[in-house]
Amino acid sequence: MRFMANLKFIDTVSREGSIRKAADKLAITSTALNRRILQVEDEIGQPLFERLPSGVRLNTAGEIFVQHIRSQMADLARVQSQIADLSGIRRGHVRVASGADALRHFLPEAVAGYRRDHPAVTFEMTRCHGDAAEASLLSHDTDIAMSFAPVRAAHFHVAAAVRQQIYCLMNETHPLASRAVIRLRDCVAHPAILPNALSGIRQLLDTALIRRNLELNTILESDSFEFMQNYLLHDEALSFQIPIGLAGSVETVVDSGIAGIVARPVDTADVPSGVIHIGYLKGRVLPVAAAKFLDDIIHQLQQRFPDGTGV
Amino acid sequence: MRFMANLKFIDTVSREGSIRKAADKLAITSTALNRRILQVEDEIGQPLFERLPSGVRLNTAGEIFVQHIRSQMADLARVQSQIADLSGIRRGHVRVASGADALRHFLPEAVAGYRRDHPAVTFEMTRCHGDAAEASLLSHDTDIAMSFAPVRAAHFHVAAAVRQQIYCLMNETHPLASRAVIRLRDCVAHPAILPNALSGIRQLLDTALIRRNLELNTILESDSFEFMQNYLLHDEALSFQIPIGLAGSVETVVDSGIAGIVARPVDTADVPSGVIHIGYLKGRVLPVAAAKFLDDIIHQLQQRFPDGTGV
DNA sequence: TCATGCGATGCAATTTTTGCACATCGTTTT
DNA sequence: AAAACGATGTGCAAAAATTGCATCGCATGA
Repeated sequence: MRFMANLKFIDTVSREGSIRKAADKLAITSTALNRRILQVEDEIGQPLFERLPSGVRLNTAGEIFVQHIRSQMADLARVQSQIADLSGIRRGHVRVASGADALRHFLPEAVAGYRRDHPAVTFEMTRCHGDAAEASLLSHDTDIAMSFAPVRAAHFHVAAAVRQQIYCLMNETHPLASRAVIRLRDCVAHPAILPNALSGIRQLLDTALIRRNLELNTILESDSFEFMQNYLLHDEALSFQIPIGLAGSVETVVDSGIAGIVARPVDTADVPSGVIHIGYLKGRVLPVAAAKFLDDIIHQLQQRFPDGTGV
Repeated sequence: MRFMANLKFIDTVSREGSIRKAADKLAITSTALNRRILQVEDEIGQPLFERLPSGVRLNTAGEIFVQHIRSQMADLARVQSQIADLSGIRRGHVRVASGADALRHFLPEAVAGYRRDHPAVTFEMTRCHGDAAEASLLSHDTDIAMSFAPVRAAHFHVAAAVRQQIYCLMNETHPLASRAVIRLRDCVAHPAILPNALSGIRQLLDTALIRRNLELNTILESDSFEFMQNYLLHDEALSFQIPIGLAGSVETVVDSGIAGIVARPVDTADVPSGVIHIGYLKGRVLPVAAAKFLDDIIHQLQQRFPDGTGV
C-alpha cells in the first residue's frame, strides 16, 4: 500500500516513541524515516511531534492527526474487505479484545465455527481487563470488544448485552456441592480463590460482601481461571465464574467442564448478575468479516443465554 | 499534500470519466496518471475502472473505493482545520449548497458577518435545486446544504428546520396590494409569474392549485427570482416568494426589498407553509469552520423566524 | 474503410528518495 | 567536570522511482 506508506510511518513512530526504533521496525533507515516525517509536517504546515532528548512524542496537532490516520487505516481495511467480498470469497482480519472468561471456551468455538465457513478470514484475539478494551478500540487496535466489566459508553457502541449470573465452583466432594443454590454467607466458612481485582466477577463479589458486611477467607488470587479451576482439584476450596467461562450448556446446575469440578449458582439475592457487553467503536463501520463475526457471536449468545438482556 | 496525491488523482479520473481529461486538469501527462492508477489498482488487488472506448468508468469496487477516498479527503480537511484552529486563527473553507431563495439576502449577510470575525475562512456557495443538494453532500462536494424542498433523510442530517409561509409579491399599485392577506382564488384573475418546476415554492403552489381545482394565469416561468421581481416593476402581475428570500425583517405585511414592490402573505389555509431544512451529510464530522458557520446561521434563522420549527 | 480518440507500454531523461557519514544537542555516567 | 551515549537533523553521492515522448492496439463513428 504505497499510498498509505507515509501515514503508516507516522503511526508507527507515534507508537514507538522514537524515530530510530520505528525505522528498525519498518526496515528502513532512520534518516529516510526522519525526512518523510519532516515532509509530512511541512505539508500539514505544523509540527506533529515534540522532539525530546529521549525520542519524539505527539503534540496536540499530532494527536488529532494520528487519530485521523488510524481511523483512515481502519476504514481502508473495511473497504478492502468489502471489495474482496465482491469476488465471492470472504477475506479479512478480525481483531477481538475480550476478558479471560469468554476466551476459554466460547470464543474458541465461535472462531472455529466461523472459520469453517470462511477459511480466508484470520483472527487476532487479545485478552484484556476492563478499561483496556475501550482503549484498544479507541486506538483502532481491535475491531470488537467483549467485556464483563461495566462499560463507560463514551466511545463504545453496545451491539449486545448478556446477563451473567455468578457461579460457585468446587470439587464434587465439597460439602456445598449438594446444594442447588449457594448463599454467600455459606461461603465464608470455606477457603476461597478469587479472580484479581480487575475482574468484573471480583468487583461484583466485593460490593456484595461489603454490603452484607461479610468477608471471604481468601487464600489465593489469580488472573488465570485455568489455574484456579485446576487448584480446586487438590484442595477443598471455592472459586467463582460466570456461565460463559464454563463449557457446555447452562442449566441451573452445571458441570464445570473439568471432571470432578461442579458449578452451582450463587443466589442472585446475594450477588447480582453482571452483564457482558459486546460492541465496537462508536461511529465505526466494521469490515464485513468483523461485522459478520459480530452477528454470529451475538446470535450464539442469544441461543446460549436466551434470558440475557437483548441488544 | 503529497501523501494524498494518488487518491486525489483517482477521484479526479472518476469525475472526469477519462484519464486524459483528468491528466489535463491535474497538469500531468496522461501516461503518468495512467501508471499511477494501474499501480493503485495493483495494490488494491482489483481493477477499479472499466476501460471503455470512450474513457473509463468506475466498477463496483471502484465505487466503494472512491466513496472511501472522498470521505477521507473531507475528513482530512476537518483535521487540517482543527489543527489550524489550535494556532488561534480560524482557517478553513466552507462549501454551501442552497436554493436560490436563501442566496439572495440571507446567506450573503451571514457569510459577510462570519468573515468579519474570521477573515481567514473562505466560502464556496453553490446554487442548486432540491435533489442536487443531497447528491452534492453525498459526493462530498459541499459541507452544508440548505433546501426548501422536502428532504429525503437517507443521507441528510437535519441540523435545523424553519417553517416558511408563501408570500405574494406585486407592484404597490396592484389592486391586491391593499389586502393584508391574499387568498389563492383572488390570484387567478391576475397574470402570475412562477418559479420553475424544481422550486419548492412552485411545488407547494401546484399541489394547492390542484387540490382546489384552480388554475393560475401563468405568463412567465423562471428560475431567477431577481428577474421575476424586477419584472413586477413593469407589469401588473403577481409573483411568489418565501420570507428568507426577502430583505429585512418579516412582519405580517413586508416590504419586498425592492422599491415599489410589496409582499403580502398568502393565506396558509390556501397554501400550506413549507420548511427550509439545513443540514449536512449523515455521519460526517464537519470541519470547525463549517460547524461554526452552521451554528451561526441556525442561530440567525431562529432569531429571524422564531416561530419556525426548531432543530 | 479510414480517421479519431481512448488506454497501455518501451525506453531514456529527470526527479525523488535513500543511505552513509557526520553535526548538534541534551542527558547520563564516570 | 568531562566524556560517553543516544537522540534528531543535514550534505552529498548512489539508487530507485516517476515522468514524458513516441508508439501500439483497439473500438467506435463518420
